[in-house]
Order: sequence, then structure tokens, then C-alpha cells
Amino acid sequence: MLGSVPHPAASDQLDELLQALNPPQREAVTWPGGPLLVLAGAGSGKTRVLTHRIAWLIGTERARPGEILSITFTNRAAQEMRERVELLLGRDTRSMWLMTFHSACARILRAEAPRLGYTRTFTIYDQADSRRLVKRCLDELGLDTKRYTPAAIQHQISAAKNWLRSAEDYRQLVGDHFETIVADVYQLYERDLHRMNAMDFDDLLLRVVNVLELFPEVKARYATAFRHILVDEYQDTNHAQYRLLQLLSGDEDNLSVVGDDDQSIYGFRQADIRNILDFQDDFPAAKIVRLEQNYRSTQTILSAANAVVSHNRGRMGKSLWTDVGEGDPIVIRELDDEHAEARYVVGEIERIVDEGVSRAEIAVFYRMNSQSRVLEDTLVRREIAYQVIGGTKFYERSEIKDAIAYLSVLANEQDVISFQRIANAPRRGIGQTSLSRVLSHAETVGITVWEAAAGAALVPGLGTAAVRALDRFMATMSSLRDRAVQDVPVGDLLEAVLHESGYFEWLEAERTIEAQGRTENLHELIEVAREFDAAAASRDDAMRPLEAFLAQIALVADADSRRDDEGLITLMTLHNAKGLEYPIVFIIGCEEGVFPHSRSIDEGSLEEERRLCYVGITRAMRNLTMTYARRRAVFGAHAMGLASRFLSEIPPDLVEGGSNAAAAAGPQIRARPHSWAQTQTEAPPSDLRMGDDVVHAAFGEGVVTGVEPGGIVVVRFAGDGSERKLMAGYAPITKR
DNA sequence: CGTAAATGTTTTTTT
DNA sequence: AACATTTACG
Repeated sequence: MLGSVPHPAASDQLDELLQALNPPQREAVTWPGGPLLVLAGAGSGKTRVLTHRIAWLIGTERARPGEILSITFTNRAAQEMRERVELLLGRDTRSMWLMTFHSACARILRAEAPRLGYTRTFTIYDQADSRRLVKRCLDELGLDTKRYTPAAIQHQISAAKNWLRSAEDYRQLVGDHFETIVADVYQLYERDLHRMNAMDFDDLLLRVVNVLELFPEVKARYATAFRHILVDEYQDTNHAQYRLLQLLSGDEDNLSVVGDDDQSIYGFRQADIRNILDFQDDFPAAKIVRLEQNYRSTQTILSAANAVVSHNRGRMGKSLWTDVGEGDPIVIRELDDEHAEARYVVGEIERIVDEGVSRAEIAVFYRMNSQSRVLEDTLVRREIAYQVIGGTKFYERSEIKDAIAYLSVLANEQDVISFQRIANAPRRGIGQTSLSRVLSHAETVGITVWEAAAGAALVPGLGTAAVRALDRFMATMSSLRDRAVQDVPVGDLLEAVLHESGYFEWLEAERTIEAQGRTENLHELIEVAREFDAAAASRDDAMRPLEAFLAQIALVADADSRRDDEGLITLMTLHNAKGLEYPIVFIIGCEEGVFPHSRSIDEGSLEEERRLCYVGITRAMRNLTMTYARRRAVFGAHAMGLASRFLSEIPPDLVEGGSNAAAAAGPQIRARPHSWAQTQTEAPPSDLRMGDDVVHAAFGEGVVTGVEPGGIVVVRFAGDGSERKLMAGYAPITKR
């Protein structure tokens, strides 16, 4: 209908556009300009508001397509937005900036990065690359990577960057010993990144803010170019993103943000819920529109979601309603362990599918990716087609990362992390020792790794075998680079890389199923490159094909590969589920310690877990089932589970079995608040407490310094001062 | 330098 | 339990 209208500028077509909206939606869509906050409850049509607003801005000639910047968090959301706007406008939207924060920033930086001392061909490091670099820095500083784990340090650095704190800023704020270490690593890490002409994910945001703050003329240029900025999922913005929007939105503050404080679930990534809570303080003139009518779920599901999230404090307050009716009650099931849970869920799925429901209408959500495994086993055994979203992503597979590392080195010869990765993959006799000699030679002489490796004979300490291996390797690489600079199609280049480097041969020689799978993945990557080449003609950016390809895939996530219409059951984490809807939803692993996750209990981020639960529940349109297991294998050991507190926050009259469900099902449905999942062992429970004096048959006298789940006690022995962990039920210890 | 065994680590959630 | 990293040895 609307999609067939070529030019909606005519007023009757605008009327038609607006008629599809309810009054508050229409109010938001037609707000003429200035700051606008749309508080959009789950399923209340927020994407609809965004897309219609874009169409309305263009239709009423308040903005030209090129003057619109519409930001989302995921590529999937961006793509969906583009498709829907295209349908509304009936014309192509290529000149509009409809993209994620990270892609928009990468695009700006490809033009502006030289101002910060990077070239346009800078490499984007993902979290794994970044972590590897952090580890290198730790090694370089002679720090123990067990005491200071790269993951923890990297997280700290990432957090600092999201708060726009440079290494120097961070050092000023150091409070304890750990932070001093982080400050040292951060400084070195930044130096290395810059030397390698590389940026991590956080840099993409941070560096754009830097450029805009340092160069007023650049800021003015972009702020003028983007006359209207629209932001989706505003509750998930962090400080860097907040600042970025501030810089870009210019004097008119034509900033429309859409979000739901109850769906803020990215605090661990420094998302700052205050950005949405304080929007009115930041922009006193802001118009605020609330969307509370839900078009997705039954009233039962909405009531459950409302009830759960009402346990949170500090909300803007909002209550979803619908006029579609009560619907079916929510099902809550207790199972023995994760296998029984999987069998139950899959059994129910089979039953529902037999009734004629399409598999594409069913989704299973869980807290952690690791929970998908058992479910997958069961689905495979019952021969039910499924897809898993997220988890080990295509672009995180080692063979894919190897292939991309080859391309990165060809595009950016300073990229040490990638060079390190490929130098001996496949094995070609360039071991750890030789490689670090080359790297340190490059460092001391002040040349790139590429140059150092190409002149292997000049590297001190290298054996003749190593020199010959390096010469051969670099001959191959040079030949490949010759083709790269001639801009041969990326697909051809990649294929040449994988053949001439000996990578394919290497995999073939393994003769294993896994190697075969890896080969297939690589061919898939070549296919991706060929598609990229085919689309190259329609791209107007001035980038070289190889650079453009690398830039594009660096920001692609697996979640973008979701397919809806193929008769597949969908499995994903609750985080990945945001923004989606399914008629039939299962949420598994609703146990204390799993969901809410034990770490969020420790860190006091329970409210965020509760919001995650709210997100999960509100994905369901017709039927919702929540399950938990009394026992679950964690790290290979068995752990006892108690029903999640969130289950007890759902009013019993919404649950199958009626208001007396809790009584009928026994205590298992009622979570004991503040109880913990405990590790179960065969060992009898011990009555040892912290501080008890004990005697051990072999180690002698000691004192209990800690009690851990699973009947494990930590004892410090007087004899040698050692601290040992013992199984209280088994170890020959007695209390004195 | 490469392989195999031993040891250690991981499981929050993601652009 | 599965995977990565480190160590020991040929």
C-alpha cells in the first residue's frame, strides 16, 4: 500500500502515513523539531514511530534524506529500519545514515582519522584482538597474567574509554594498586594501538568525540550535515555515545530519542540508564511522549512483565496494557536437571508443532550461551531444525580470523597483532622465538614488522632456518600485496591468500571433520567477499575495496544472520532477544545463580537482571513457559538450583494451575529470596565454620579460613603455613 | 621447532 | 566438560 506510493510528499499520502498510528504515536511522529523523548514500552510500536517520523520529516520537507542520521545499536536493527523506511518512502535510502553507532563512527573516522595521526586504512580490533594486545602489554611490563588477567584489565580499559577517560585521565583517578597496574597497561596499550594504526571498538566512539572536540570546524560540518538525529534504544547509550550525540545535534537540538528505561540491560558495557532518566534535565524543552499500549502480547503476559519489573526502584514508571484479552496462563515447570529441562522443552515444541504451529514461531531464551549446548543435543536427536543466534560467531572462528588477519596485514603492514597470528599459520617454521626476535628488532630499529620480516637476514639472533622460512613467507606476502594494491577483487585476493599461503593445504592434510568444516567456513568467507565485490559498484565511498571490505566485516555480528521464515526453532540469549517477538517463548534456566546470574548478585546489578527478565517475558506474544532445574552441571561439577526469585514475583493467578499453583506444586515454585545456588557434592554437609580450629591427619593443626560451596573448606595449617582446600566430608579432619 | 601431555581457565550478557 | 595455554621432551 504505502510502499507502492512513489512520492509521499503529497498531503493525502502524509495523512495516510499518519492514519496508521495511534494518538501518542502520531504526536511523536509529527513533533516538529527540538528534543523529543519517546518512552516506548515493549511492543508499543517504537520502530514504527522511528520509521514514520523519518518518512514524515522527509515528506514534509523538514529534512532531505542526506540530513538524517538514525542510529541503532545492532546492524540487524539498522537494516530493518532501512527496509521499513524504504517501504514507507517508496524510494531508496542510500543517502541516509541509517546505521549503528559503531558503523557511523567508523565511517566518520575513515575520513577524519588522519587528524589524529591514523591513516585511513586503520585496522579495527575486536575484543579478542584487544585482549591479546593487553596480554602483550602485561608481558612487556613483566606482570603476572594470572594475577592480573587480560580480561579484567581489558574490561577496565574499555570502561575508561566509554567514560571518555584517556590513559592520563585514568592515572589521575587511580585509587588502589590494581588501578595503578591498569593505568600502566592502559598507557602502553594506547601507545601500541596507535603504532599499529589500529583502533579497538571503544576507540571508534572515543576518537570521533576527540576529533569533534579538537576541531570545531569538523564538528560544525557534521552538526550542520545532520539536521535531524534519531536514536533507537536510547536507554542503552553510554557516556561516550551521549557526548557524541551532544556534539552532533548542533544548536537546534533536533534530537529524537526512543527508549524504555525498563529495558536497559547493557550496564556491563557502561550503558548509563541516567541518560534516559535525566533526558528532561539535559533538555528542559524536551517533549515527552509515552507509549503504553502494547500490540504484541496477551494481558496475562503483560501483567506478569509489569509485576516483575515493578520490584525495581528508580523507574520512570509505565504500565503496559492491551486490548487483545487475557490469553493463556504462563507455564512454570521444575525439572530434575538441564537434560530433563531440554527434554521437556523439546517435547513441548514437538507437541506444539504437531498442532500446526510453524517452528519459526517458537523461540527458546537463556541467560548464557553455554546453556544452548544441551538443548542443541536434544534437538538434533529429535531431528528438529533450529538456529542458534550468537555464541561463537562466524567472524570469531579461528580460521576466519586467520584469513582476515592475512588481509589486514596486506592492508596495514603495521598490524602486529595480525602478523603474529598468521606468521606461523600454517606451520612454516617461524616459531615463538624467531617471531619475537623479529618483533623486538622492528621495535628497536623503529620499522614496521613487515619491513623487519622482509629483511630477516638483518634481524640479530635468527638462525638460518628461520631466515629462510621468513624469506619464503614474505615472498608470498609481497606477491599478494602487489595484487592487493592493484585493487583486484577481494574475493579473488582472499582465494589467492588461502591457496598461496598453504592454508587450504594445511587444513586438507589434517583429514579431520573439523578441518573440513573450517575449509567450508573459509569458502563461505570467500563467497561473502565475492558478494561484496559484486555490490562494490553501487558503493560511493572512496575507499579501496580491500579496506572497505575489512571495515565492513569488522563490525558485523552473528546476530545479524538471523533468518525468520525457514521453519527453524530459534535459540538465543535473553540479550540477543531484545527487539524481537515470537508467538511461543520458552525461558530456561530460571534459577538463582543462573538467572539472576550469580555475578550480578555479587555486583549488585540485580535490577538489570530483572529488566532482562522483563525483556524476555515481553518477547512472548501468546504463550510463555519458564523452566528451572534442581540440578545443573556448571564447570563439569553439579550445582543445586533454587527457583529464580523472578518466578516468585509473577502473581500466582497468572500461572497455570491457578492462584493455588504455588501450594500445589510445593515449595519448589516459591523461590526463597536471597538464597544461593549451591554446589552439590556427594560429600556430607560439614558443620565447619570460619575460624574453627581443626586437626588434619597428615597436615596437623590448622584453622578454617574460608568455607566454599560444595562442602569445601579452606584451612591454613600451622605446621607449614600453607593454605589448602579440602573436602570437608572426606578429608581426615576433625574439629577441636 | 614441533608435538603431546599437563595444567589452567572458563560461563554472563555484545558492538 | 571443553578449550586454551604452558611445559616437557624428542
